[in-house]
Amino acid sequence: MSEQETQPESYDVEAVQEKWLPVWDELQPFRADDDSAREKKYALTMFPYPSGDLHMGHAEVTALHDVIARYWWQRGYEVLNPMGWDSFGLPAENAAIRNDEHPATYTYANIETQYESFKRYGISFDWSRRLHTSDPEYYRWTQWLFLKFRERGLAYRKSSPVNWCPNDQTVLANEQVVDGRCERCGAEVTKRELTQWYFKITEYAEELLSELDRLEPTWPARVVTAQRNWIGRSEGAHVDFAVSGRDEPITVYTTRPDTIFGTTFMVVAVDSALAAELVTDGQRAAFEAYREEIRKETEIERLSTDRPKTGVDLGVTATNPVTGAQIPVWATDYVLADYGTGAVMGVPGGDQRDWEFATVMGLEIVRTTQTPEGYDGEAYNGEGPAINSPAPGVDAPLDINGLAVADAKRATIDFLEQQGSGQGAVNFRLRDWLLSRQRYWGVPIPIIHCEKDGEVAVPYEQLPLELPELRGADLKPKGVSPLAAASEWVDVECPTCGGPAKRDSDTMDTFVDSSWYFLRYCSPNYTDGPFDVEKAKAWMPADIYVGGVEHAVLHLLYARFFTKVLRDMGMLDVGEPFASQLNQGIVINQGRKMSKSLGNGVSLGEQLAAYGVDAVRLTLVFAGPPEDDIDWADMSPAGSLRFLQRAWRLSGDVTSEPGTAPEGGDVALRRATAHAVHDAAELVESYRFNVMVARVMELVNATRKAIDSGCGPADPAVREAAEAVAIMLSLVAPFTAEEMWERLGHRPTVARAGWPAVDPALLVEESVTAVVQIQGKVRARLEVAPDVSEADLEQLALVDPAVVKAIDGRPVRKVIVRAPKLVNVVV
RNA sequence: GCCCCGGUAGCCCAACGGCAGAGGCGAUGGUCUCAAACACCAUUCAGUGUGGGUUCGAAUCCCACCCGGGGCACCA
Repeated sequence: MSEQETQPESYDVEAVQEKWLPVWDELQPFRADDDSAREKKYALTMFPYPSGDLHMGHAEVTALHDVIARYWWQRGYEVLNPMGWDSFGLPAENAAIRNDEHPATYTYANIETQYESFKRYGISFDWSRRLHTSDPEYYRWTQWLFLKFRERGLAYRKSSPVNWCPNDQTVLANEQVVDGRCERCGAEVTKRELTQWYFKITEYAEELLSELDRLEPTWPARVVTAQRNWIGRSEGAHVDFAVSGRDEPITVYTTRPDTIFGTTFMVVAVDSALAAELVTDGQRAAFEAYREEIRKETEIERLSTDRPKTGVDLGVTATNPVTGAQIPVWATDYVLADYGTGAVMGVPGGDQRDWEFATVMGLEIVRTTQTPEGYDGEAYNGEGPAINSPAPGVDAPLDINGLAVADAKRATIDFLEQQGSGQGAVNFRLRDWLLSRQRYWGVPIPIIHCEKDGEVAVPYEQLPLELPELRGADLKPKGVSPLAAASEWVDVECPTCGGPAKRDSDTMDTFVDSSWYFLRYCSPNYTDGPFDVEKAKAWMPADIYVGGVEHAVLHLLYARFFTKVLRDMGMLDVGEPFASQLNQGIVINQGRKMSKSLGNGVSLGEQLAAYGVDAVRLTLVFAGPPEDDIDWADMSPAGSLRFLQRAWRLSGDVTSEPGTAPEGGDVALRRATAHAVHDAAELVESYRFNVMVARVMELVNATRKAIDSGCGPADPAVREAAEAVAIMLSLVAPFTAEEMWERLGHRPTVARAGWPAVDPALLVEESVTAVVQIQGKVRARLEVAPDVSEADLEQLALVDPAVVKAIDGRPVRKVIVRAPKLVNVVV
């Protein structure tokens, strides 16, 4: 005990955490009131998947997110800050197979663990709105939405070559194939021809793209760019090439109709139905052999751009619509079956791929754009006048020679349209969203297949269509959904004719679940629809969405699509779900991503036990700009804790009474407080939280100095400063802030104390230091009034002895005055 | 190959085109201590990746290059 007295005061981190959690539970300071008269703000953060306990990544994103949410509360807004779980998905299913149990066991146990951890971590979530996408009360409405989308023609089934993950034994959406590998497990993806459910996201391609312009100022540039690339709009033309012995022409899509005179062959995707149909009997054997060869290749081999071009002559010829020339038609794997029309006009002079193909196959090469002087490349696709269009001496119905690329394009399209052999067209890289999955732990697709009536929707009143009870070995991947084997569940009567029918046995991609959860939060217990339309209109769009950039084209694109459809259904009055967005970096260690194999993982639990919640949160927020990665090895949570103790100590030193008016207190400290509060607000609003923390540190230092060697602890300015510190700190370190607030004589909770008022007069300095430069070098400093005129400041500068000496009698050529801070004299 | 973002002190990071330093970490010295830890006080260190340009003035704007990170990449 005697030791204790000689030591500086400090608080017991553990005890303070235990002390305040039940108080906050009692006060419920972050319950969002739908009917509040305050202005509303919606703070959204990406909900987690329940795999194990929370880790450093969760700690970072929620700490950053909470700064904004708590700031809004302090500023007097009614804040909706909900949290839930994206609780369908493969890890639970794989765990269930391993442990011979039900996926729900793993899922809900982990949710409970994470819930408890979030609570201890002190994030200002409104837990009354908690949801789980695997609850029947939730997925009932996912099924409802699917059926509504289907009624609008936006959900449909088709047979098509699809991405197949041989490891997870399920199909994947395009967005889930990364570099030819399964986004989830890394296995090489193969192709399969399957009949699957799709959402018609392409119907919204144009709007999904154009609205990005409006989002650009408030969304991270990399997300906007990624979505633009993914949607991939291009302008060009469809051109028809007549084929001998076939009624229908081959239609190609090209972005360079102006190069049509250089079309010396045609290429069709080898895996397209068109190629199989066009091939002549004489070439059929060669074609089928080639096709077999290509089918054996993996996506990774196929996507490699530097391998030689291959193909096979289909034996037919087509007619170039502008030259009338007969050109050969080939099949190849470098043309994609599912982009454009699956057929391309081969222009080796203008397209490097066609150049390579023509070179390998010995096909004619004609340049149709004048190459720049000294050009020694192969195909040329830059600017320049059209040539050989037509070639000298050739008589053609169209002549575009000499036209620049843009004009030549337009002239060609005009001609083709007049002639009825083509038209201008827009194409998108975006494909429809494949949503079926051949796995168990997801939302059952509410469709019944009847031999007589075909696809029949499960009647709305029968929703939710719940999953049958399957566990352990029943869930093993077999290439078809585990649901297909649950005959009691699958075999049903057709709702239309009453005859024998089968349920669709696939489940939905879990990205469907997460495409609308932010709407459910607005009325999580609503039973008459997926969400209460009026409440969604009141809260939406989310004012901020904080989360990882890995969802740049997955979740964020799907959620935008759902929002637009729901708007068109009259259920929302916004077409974009997220007004602004913040992507946090990741937490790494020793320059590398944390991983088991590297053994450099940092346990959140251990860090919290060692330094406490506030110090860990502060460290994450203070580390740097939120978008930057944090190398935990470079961080000092111990230093954060020291700072928090220092701040807390201020609250014990204040001797004035609570409620003491700050007016009349030490002016220097009052100015420091005003500046800190003013700057902190601006910094939070521009997501520069690390700088905001630095401002608070500055104020703590200034207050310490004032107490020890300045105006002393009784000065009202000291109380004002300490209270401002507590309130600002409440955004980052809620436990410490609460403890300070109590020691300052206030009742909980500091989280709702309100942002400190700033007297604008205190932000105006009495005098400022003006710098006088000669030739850009500082030669003198002057104390001047902040509103000094330019002329006065120039006069003051030019008579200053140091300036006079520096000028040394040389003629002054020019004087630049930036009142009140700077004068630069040029001699 | 193309497109973004970044490069400031030993380290993490600040700096409306205007004195290169707000804050933190570390290090060193001091106060306190028998000594140490803690705490407090003080000090230390770069001319902003490289080379040009614009400007009275450039870390900041422009060009080229180097390094690091990310995205896209047979989409016709």
